Amino acid sequence: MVKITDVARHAGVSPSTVSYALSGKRPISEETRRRVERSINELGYRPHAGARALASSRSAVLALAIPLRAGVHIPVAMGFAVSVVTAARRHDHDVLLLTQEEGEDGLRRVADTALVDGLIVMDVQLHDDPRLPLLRALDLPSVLIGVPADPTGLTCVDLDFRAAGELCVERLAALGHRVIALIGSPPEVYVRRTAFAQRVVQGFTAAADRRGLSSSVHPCEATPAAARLVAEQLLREQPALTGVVVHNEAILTPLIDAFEDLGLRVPADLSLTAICPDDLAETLPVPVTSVAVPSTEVGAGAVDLLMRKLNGTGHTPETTLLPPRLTERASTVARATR
Amino acid sequence: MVKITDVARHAGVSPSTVSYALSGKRPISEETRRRVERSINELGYRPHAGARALASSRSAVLALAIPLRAGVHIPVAMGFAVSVVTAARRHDHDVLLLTQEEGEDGLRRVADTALVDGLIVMDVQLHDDPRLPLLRALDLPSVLIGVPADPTGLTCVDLDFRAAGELCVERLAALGHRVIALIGSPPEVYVRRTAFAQRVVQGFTAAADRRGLSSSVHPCEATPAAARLVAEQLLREQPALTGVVVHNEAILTPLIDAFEDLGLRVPADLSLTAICPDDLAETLPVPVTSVAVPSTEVGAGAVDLLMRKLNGTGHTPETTLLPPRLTERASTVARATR
DNA sequence: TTCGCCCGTCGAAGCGCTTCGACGGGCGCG
DNA sequence: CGCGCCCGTCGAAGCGCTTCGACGGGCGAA
Repeated sequence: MVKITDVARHAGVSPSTVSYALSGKRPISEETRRRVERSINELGYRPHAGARALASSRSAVLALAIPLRAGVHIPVAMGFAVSVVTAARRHDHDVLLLTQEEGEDGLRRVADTALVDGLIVMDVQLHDDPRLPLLRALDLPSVLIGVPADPTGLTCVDLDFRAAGELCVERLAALGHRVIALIGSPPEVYVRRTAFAQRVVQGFTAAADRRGLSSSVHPCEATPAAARLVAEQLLREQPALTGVVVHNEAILTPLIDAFEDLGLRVPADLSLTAICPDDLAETLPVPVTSVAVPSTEVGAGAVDLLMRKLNGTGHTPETTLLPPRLTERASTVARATR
Repeated sequence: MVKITDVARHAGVSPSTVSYALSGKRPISEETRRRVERSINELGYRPHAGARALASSRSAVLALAIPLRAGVHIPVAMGFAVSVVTAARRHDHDVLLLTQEEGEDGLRRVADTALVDGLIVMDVQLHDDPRLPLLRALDLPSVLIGVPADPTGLTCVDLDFRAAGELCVERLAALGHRVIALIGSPPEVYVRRTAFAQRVVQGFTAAADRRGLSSSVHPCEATPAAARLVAEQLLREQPALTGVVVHNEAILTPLIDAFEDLGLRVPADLSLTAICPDDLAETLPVPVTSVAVPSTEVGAGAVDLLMRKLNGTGHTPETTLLPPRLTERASTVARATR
């Protein structure tokens, strides 16, 4: 193993100079820096991560706690994870993967052992998430993906799901639909009171009431059979239904199939709006008008906020809500006047 | 921060004794160990990961390189990742997430900086995977999930996909089917010559030839539209078709739909066998007879092998192939004699 | 011309842990 | 009864890096 003293000797400088040339924390003459860099390349020097962490009390590693509970759409979660890793690398950091299994203990462990410099936590509950007191107490900076009811003392990023719910309704209302329904995430997601799911419901309901629409809300398991049942129930209970908002990635296709089987064509008889990743919306049998879940932006945003906290650079807002963006596709049309 | 010297003082022993009590690398009297443990708990001591890594040249972190290329089924990949993390924790190790984006450089970086003790690499190509020479050259132990054509000097685990392909064919043959087809992964997976996809084809073809069946192989994009096209093509080219093997998680549902739309009922007119995770096979509209992709076993196996290499315990075989297990479900029946 | 200051560099002191050699005391064996 | 051995413990020396204080030399200002 080649170490910093080897580089120093080879370049004819002291180890501290090599360190400063690398970190830029003190001025180094252009010529010296060049010599040091050449030596580093020639010798293939790579600073030892552990030694660095010990001396600087910075590990350059971030922890990412990913949710793997029932009801979470895996590809969406994975999208966040990937964008977090990518963003972290841009800041010369690595990402440690924590699963839900360890729960709070895992967070505490990596924090207490100084394994990581900061935490990113996904899938936050709206109320009484047991991890939040811990995060507030820890002296390690952290960022949540998802916004709890009380974000005091925390830093959160997410799509503005409430506004997303409203936007879907507004769009349907603008197209003349008067009777609408929200088909949501699996029931367990609501039981856990997961923040994002709750907020969509709030937005949906608020906008529907504001516009004087007749509306209903239906959680739905992530299975084709459940989708079919919901579709049948909807037709029975709201025969005048012409607009649907879907917030459940897994059942978009089966749901559309079910409606068509029941004699409702999308969009001719039923306009459909979804909250889901763009790539999903585009590749469905009927491309769906949707509000994008911008995993890349959210993941990158979380990392950027975390780095800002780590560097003490500027102020970090408690909550950062990304504005929803609706893309019109083939699944929505103006209501046929009856 | 409470450190080992604090614990030592509190327990009335030397720091080295605390260390040995923790690691068990030297005998410590029952009574001393107890005192040390009490002090650790009372003070809430947590060893500093960086210091530990520096002194012991062991970081207790594993790197996991996950594939995110086109054609890889995300939930399956995620299943592996989760099982790797879980298994690693059982061995008191953590997992660093590496994405494909960094490619070989990422592997080299975490190895050279001693950030990790070992590497787990997913989605190996059958031929000329550029990472393999690197892995062979690195002095860090590594395990592949997936088996390349030439595994010399490597350690690999995977489902025996060749046998899985054969097993599916054997089952169909045993049920009397004489004309069969394999509907496989997206074309890009074959272009990359991904190991597991190739092997299924080999097994499928070999078994079909052995049994004297008429057979064909069809890569298929992971979209419903592509599934439909393949179904139509199949009926056109092999009108006598009664058995299908599907090795493409994403299109199972659309494929079944497509066949039914074309007048072929599963299993009445068409027996269908898949290679996919059990939970998927069970929750399909028609529960599908399948060979399980055992992500938990594979992930755990990879970690166990890696730990064995790390500890120098016993010999590690070059390739470990998990035998396929076929579960009979509703999608297969004996061929109606015509 | 001289003083003071700053730029660029060096040396040394750790960061918190592991590990190696050493050592004292108890016990079994001759 | 005494020698040697082993068990349990200690002290000290690093692991490879960062960082702090110090210092020399050059330059601008007085």
